[in-house]
Amino acid sequence: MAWSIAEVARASGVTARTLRHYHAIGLLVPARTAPNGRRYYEQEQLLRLQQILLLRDLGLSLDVVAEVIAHRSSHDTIAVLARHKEWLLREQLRLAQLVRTVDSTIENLRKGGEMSPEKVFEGFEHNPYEAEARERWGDEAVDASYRRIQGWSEEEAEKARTGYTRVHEGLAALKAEGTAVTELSVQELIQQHYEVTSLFWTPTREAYKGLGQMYVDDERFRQNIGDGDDSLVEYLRDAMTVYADNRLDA
Amino acid sequence: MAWSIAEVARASGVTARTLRHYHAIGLLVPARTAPNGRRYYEQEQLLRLQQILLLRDLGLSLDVVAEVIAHRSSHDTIAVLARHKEWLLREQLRLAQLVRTVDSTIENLRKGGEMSPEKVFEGFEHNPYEAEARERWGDEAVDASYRRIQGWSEEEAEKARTGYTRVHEGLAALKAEGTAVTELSVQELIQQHYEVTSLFWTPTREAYKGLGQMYVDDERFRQNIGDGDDSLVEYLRDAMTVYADNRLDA
DNA sequence: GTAGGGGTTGCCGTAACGTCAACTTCAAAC
DNA sequence: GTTTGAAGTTGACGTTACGGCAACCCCTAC
Repeated sequence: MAWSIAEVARASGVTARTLRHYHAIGLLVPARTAPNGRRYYEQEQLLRLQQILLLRDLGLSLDVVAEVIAHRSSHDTIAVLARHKEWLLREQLRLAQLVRTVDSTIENLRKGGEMSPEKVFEGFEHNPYEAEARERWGDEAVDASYRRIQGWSEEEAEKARTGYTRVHEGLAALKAEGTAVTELSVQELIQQHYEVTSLFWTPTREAYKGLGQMYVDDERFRQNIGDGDDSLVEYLRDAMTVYADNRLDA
Repeated sequence: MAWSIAEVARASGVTARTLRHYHAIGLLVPARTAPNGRRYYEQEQLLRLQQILLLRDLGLSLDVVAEVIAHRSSHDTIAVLARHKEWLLREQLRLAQLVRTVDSTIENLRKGGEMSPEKVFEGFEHNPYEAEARERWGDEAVDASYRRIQGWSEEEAEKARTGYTRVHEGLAALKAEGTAVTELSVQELIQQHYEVTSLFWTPTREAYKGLGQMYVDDERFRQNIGDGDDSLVEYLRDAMTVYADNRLDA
């Protein structure tokens, strides 16, 4: 049984335009195209569309969606999703910081009461052009590396999948034994942490230390890492700081 | 004293291309353009650029940045920022939901262990095409209305600025007196809440109830509303639910 | 014969620039 | 006087995931 484009559109909730777009970029090719150019879809394409929409709704880009579906192993899928989750958490954090900044900006304006037009931004005039120092290590680097997910080897995919978990578990054990963060055993685990992180982006020394602090500051990361134990994340941060100072380039 | 485009770029941290872009869209016009086409900026433009970058870094679109700078009153600026903050909170919430969904998807895949390619997405096959029911009331509506910020009257801007705060304070007082959420006094306040919300988007009945629940579920909203008192937000939700059921169209 | 309800293929527009390409201008160095 | 290099200019295309035209085709019911 073959479905027309409008039927598929109605059933799936996307527009016909979207289906044509997916055809154009090769993401979803119809089962057959009639001589008059009309597209007809079969069961198989419906299933594929379903997968596409699922992944798309998780926030993945169509590029990545195509990759994932092409590979088709749940292995790779998990790695990609884990990666994607990292990105979502970071993005959330960025927004949280923005909220705080907006908040303090509003406060500043309020305190100034009815400011004269010229002075609206007075609160910021005393630190002009500090833009150069704006901390940018986060988003772009991540964002750029986000697209290179394709080149992963099987080993790397495995690392991306289970890497953080193994590090966290290892750290928890060492911490329970009272091992200092400067100990080699801890630092070796952090080395692994750094390698996993490097799958996604390449942190500089300051960036890596910032990442550790971020884990501590943001409760979304904290929940994810501590698994109940709130102090593990601080242990992790301290160990990361030591690692960064000793092993990473400034 | 006049600065060349490269000097301004270096001082401000943006690229020359960005400055040309801002010129092209009329956001930042150079003090003068030499006969050979070169752009020269003066103190005034530097100050304006500073304002632009400040607002841009808060996450505002250039459209909105232009609007804000044009109006120049701290009144309007606060209204815009308050609006923007709402948007940021919503976006954050959306990402948080995505994280949860990604998480459970990963769980599903893990439980399935090494699935055969055909069955990777099996977990979702029993609810095919539920896409039609996808809850979308949030983002697009907000997103669309986001751009109509320009048409605000002075009165509306005032409402956007102080509306929520007044409602929350009023509610806190009524709640302290033990007033039931069905009481007219409470419902009148909720009416105001609804009107303020309508400045940003127009919620349907279900959307409005969803918004109330969201306030409760998400601690970022909760902190913002309760101001310490965690139960106020539940009071608000209940009152919103009553309001929605009685006054809003399904 | 025609109106209507599908379908098709272009092509432009979106936000905020990055990234060439092809060219001009200016001042210092030879 | 000329070369060279740095810095400037104006296009124009690319990015994401489509939406929204326009112009045209195909089939069926009246």
